[in-house]
Amino acid sequence: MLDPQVLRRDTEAIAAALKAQGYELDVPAFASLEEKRREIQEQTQNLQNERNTRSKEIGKAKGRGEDITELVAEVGNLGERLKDAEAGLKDVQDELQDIYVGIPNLTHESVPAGKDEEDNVEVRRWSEPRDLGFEPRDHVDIGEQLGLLDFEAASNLTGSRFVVLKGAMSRLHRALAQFMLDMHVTDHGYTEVYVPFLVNRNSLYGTGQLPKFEDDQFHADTESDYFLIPTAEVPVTNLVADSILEADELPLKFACHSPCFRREAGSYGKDTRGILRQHQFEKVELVQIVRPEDSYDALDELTSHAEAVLQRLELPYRTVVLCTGDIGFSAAKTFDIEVWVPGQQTYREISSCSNCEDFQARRMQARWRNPDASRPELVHTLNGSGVAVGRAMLAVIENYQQADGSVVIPDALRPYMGGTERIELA
RNA sequence: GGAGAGGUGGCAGAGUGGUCGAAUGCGGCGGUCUUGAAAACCGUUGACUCGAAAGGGUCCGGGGGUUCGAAUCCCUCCCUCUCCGCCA
Repeated sequence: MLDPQVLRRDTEAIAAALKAQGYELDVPAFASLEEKRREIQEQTQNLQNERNTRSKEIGKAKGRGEDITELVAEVGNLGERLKDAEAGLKDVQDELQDIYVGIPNLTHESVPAGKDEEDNVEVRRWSEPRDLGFEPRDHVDIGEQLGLLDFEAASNLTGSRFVVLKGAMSRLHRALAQFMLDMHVTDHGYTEVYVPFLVNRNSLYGTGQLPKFEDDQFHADTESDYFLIPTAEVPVTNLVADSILEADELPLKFACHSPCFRREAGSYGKDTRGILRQHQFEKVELVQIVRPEDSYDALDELTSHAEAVLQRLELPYRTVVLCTGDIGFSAAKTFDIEVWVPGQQTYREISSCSNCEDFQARRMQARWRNPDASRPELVHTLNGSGVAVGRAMLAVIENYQQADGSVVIPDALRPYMGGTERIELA
């Protein structure tokens, strides 16, 4: 959520900035609603003031043993009028709230303007795609030939966009997750956390998925009103919801391995082949809670932590900064890391690292005690995949494929694979 | 699943209809004392919000109700703890 005070004060300027990002704010409607709110709020508070004053008088009179019937009669229907005023105020506030929670974050000045992913800007590239010396196949062909990747079994069990992994492939998947998690904890200073994979509405509201993106979520159809997490960002970032952190507690750095569940509504027919876009996938997520002045350094650091995973796996990648038209709802700036996918002869997203500044913090009321400020201030929150496990497996399979259909295990993963050096046809 | 207890400020914990945004302690901050520190003592110390300001208003788990007036009474939901049962 944007700062309501700033939005009220600089409505025109912010509306213009939002428009450049593709969001239309109805300025006259917003302004008149705010004006209405102010009026009703003033009236309501005056009534409240009167009630408080008169009730105190009655209390005092009663304490002195005086007759209070006349004083009580004077109050008349104040209570009713106050109730009406409060109800009216609540209506306007709800209406305003609906507007506020639907407005996306403002992007950082360094974010390039653009319409869609075509306008994202590459900022760096690491390593070169290998020359395999033969026509690369994609992971579906390789995995199915090895008998270790089974989409048909998954569609029988559930439906489309799921997969069953077997044997060494299943272990490779697990090895990747363990490898990444260990790396972030041991080398990068993150604290490992294990969290619920079902969350309530409030948590999804805090990170910005609700109310606007409810259709993208899997809702557990029970009386408890829970949702399957679309990313560990939701439970992990919400660890600091409704809290006031001491200055010396920051930065907080959390790493979390979790499954993620996405409806993929609106992506019909997109990436239907293979494991690129599944309803269920795993991810090692990185979350940082930092002081506002540190958040852009933290974004660079967090992004480098995700990149380090690909470097250790020796997978070629490039890093792009998302343009204003492609960036997510809650982010002020996002770097996507795209790994080389030989089967498609292109780079595909494997990690997305964002600085949300105070957008999520305001929604979830996550604050810290700035010693230089008189009051608690909002923290900045960051998150990034470090990295998506299934896509990393896809990249390993395709980049390390051999002419004979086997797959060589990257050195970094061998300790996690019981020393296995190669996955081959049994 | 059954029975009971309880949710109050950063923490602990009083407060059962009125001068209570809330005693007291701890913690924090400032000071006195000290070479310095500790101890002791004194003072101070919740969050949010409207407003240019003066000054208002809101908040005692969430929501609703009773009342001139609710932390306190009623309803409802959520959560925590204890005991029993069941269970990976």
